[in-house]
Amino acid sequence: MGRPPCCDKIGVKKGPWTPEEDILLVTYIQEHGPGNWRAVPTSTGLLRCSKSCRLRWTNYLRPGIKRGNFTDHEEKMIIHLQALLGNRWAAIASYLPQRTDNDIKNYWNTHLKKKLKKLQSGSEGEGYNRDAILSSQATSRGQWEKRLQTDIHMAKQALCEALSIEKPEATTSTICETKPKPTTTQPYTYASSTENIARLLQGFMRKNSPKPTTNKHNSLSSAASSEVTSTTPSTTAPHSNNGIDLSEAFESLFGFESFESSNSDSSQPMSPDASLFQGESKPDISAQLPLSLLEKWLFDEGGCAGAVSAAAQEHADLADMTLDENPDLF
DNA sequence: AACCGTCCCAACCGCCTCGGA
DNA sequence: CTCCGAGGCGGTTGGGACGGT
Repeated sequence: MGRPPCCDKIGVKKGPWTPEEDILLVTYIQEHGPGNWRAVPTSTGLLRCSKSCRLRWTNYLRPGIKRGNFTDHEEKMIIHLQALLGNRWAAIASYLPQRTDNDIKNYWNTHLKKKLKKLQSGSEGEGYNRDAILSSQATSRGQWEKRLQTDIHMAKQALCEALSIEKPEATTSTICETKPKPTTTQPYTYASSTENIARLLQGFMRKNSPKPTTNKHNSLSSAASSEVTSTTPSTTAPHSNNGIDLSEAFESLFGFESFESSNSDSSQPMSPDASLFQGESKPDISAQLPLSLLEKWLFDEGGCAGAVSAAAQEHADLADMTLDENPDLF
């Protein structure tokens, strides 16, 4: 049995979020900043539990999130970090600031696990350099472990830095998720968040209009189109054929410019505002030394490829090794 | 066109940690 | 020091999308 679910209360809505709910949530966070999630449902009138609001924000609405289209670079990064850190998705996500832990987890479970399995079973990898992987097997374990230890140490430092909440340099972009700035601060810039929602709305509109090309990643769940009967004030727009109005209203509400280009193109650079938000919950350590070093190693053909198979195979051992033999590491 | 199986991902669940009272 | 609640995290799942027959 255990503890009753936090969202077990009557009247708490579950399931896919509607655009109206998203707007409510974003509007609230725009005013108050992320954090104090418990207050969100009561303050916004959302019939959602605080947890659901937090998840929606962190996994979907948060500025600077890139969705879908994992690049080869990201893919390798995930593979190596998974080998290095195990299923600590949040830690892994901290190295990929534009990705959420949920996204990475999903991608791992649906794509990378299979891919690695395939590779290990000897079949040709899609897009992977098998030679490199095979050659990696020649890499001596001792060498690999030695390297790994060094890199774990660097990773640890990076994580420590990242997790030690506020670095001086972060002051310009800081929106501390756990402890929002005092109310003296100016309203948050919100462009990139609105971009996120705009994408949702676009998908939503597409979905409700005579079926153009679908973009799975940006579309809303169908529930959004069917179950919205609520009479949410101001931002509410009936779905039937005035999605554009909704979009325009949204646009004017937040004053963002164009979201046409902000689809899930992985190579697309984030907007300045998005980058501003990077430090919000995931420190952008990619700009810092430890990551670049780690990356250098990760993507160094020899060591990198070595890491893939060796790490995959030795993962459990390594985990033990690093924890047992290096208790000071973590 | 209809049905069926598989894939994928958003969201939920439950446990854990941490901080405040 | 203990208790309790909020937030964080990883595992899991429900259901829509998609492809094959």
